[in-house]
Amino acid sequence: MDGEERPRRRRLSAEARRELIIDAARDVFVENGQAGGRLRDIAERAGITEAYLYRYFTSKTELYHAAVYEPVERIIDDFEANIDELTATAGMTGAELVGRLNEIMLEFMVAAVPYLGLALFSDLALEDSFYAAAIGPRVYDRTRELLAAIKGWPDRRVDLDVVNHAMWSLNYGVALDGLLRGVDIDVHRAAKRVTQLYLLGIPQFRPDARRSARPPAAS
Amino acid sequence: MDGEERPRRRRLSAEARRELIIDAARDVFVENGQAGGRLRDIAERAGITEAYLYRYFTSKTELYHAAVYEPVERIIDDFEANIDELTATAGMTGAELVGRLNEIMLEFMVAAVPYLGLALFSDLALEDSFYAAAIGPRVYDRTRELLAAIKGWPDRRVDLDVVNHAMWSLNYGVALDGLLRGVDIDVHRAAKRVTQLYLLGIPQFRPDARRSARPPAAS
DNA sequence: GTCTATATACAGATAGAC
DNA sequence: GTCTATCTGTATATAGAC
Repeated sequence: MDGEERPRRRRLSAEARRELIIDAARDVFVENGQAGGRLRDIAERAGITEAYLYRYFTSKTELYHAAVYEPVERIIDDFEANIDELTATAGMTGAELVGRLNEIMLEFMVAAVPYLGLALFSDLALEDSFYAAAIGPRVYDRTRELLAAIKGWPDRRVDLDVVNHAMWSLNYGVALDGLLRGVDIDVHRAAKRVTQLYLLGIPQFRPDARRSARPPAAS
Repeated sequence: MDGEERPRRRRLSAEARRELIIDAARDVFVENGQAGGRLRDIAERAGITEAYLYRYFTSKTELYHAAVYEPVERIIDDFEANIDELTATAGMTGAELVGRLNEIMLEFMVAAVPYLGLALFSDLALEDSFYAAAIGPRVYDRTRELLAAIKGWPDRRVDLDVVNHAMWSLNYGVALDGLLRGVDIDVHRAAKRVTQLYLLGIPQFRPDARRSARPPAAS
């Protein structure tokens, strides 16, 4: 009762195999954390044996680094480059500036949100707490600077930190929602919608009507 | 070279000991996930031995349940009770209603945010995906219903889901910020500030000024 | 380039003494 | 009420064959 052919793995180039492993590792680590992610699962998802992982990575720690730590680094680098570019661009109106800024923030969030649970809550914080330290100064503070440079906005009744905070929260919410629902986000379109939310406010909010009153006639 | 006194544990009541263990377990699980959280660490933080954990909980799984699953259940229950109460209250203006709703949302978020990394990204989802299933219908949809019942708001140019989403995102952001900075949030005050953000919008946003132009004269 | 077999370490869980 | 000692399972990591 055998003669079953074990599905012999296709031979791949080192590069391609490495990519496969990293993708698998990212998924497993993101779902289970660094300690919780099992090499068994990573190997299985990558279609190889555990032992063979060690031809590409010398330890679980190194694999984690390549699959999580470094990608997040690159995402932050890209974000910073975008911010720098926007900062250097002259002659935009405030609205254009805010629109573009918001787009950059959302782009960052969409890329970062798969890793963000780890980054904010657990594993990444362990590894010398780099992320807790980096996300503030390299991300959060940069947008605050930019907002501060926009003349005439926001209205001085509203604190700049609150605005910065709110913008990040909203974009985080959009990205997280996309992640949880498993849909890809059209960054450009979604950013436009979020920006409109600032433009309009959640607007015309003069809710003086009683709960069971009829809606007021459209203005 | 000894005679060192091992610090003999203080005898505690079963109740008190149980509380200590649960607190320790929550911290460890929240930081490291279910799989990553070590009984060794939990025992150490609770000031007892690993073996002694088993006098209180028959397995790691049961401990996780008591330390994470059940508290989150209670938080959601409280939230639902608050929403029910608000729903049953008559005669509020729209503004009062939104203000109170926002306060309930923030109160929920502040309580839930320590567990939310787990809930959204990993462990809790495993346990029969209860949370992924519950947070939507029991939390998210409830506020949407309530918002939908407010006559005359939001402005029909803005989608209700976007508003609901934005409110949750903002409150999530506030709660998360408090968690990451290790400060306690005054829910009532913070909720007021967030609600104002809706009332004003991020307001008066007509940023037509050029970047380097002077701010317009105050209106 | 990829596997099987195995060594080593560690975590969860139990038995039983004090 | 609390511990020490220990068993058993499982995870990481290595050796070496094909």
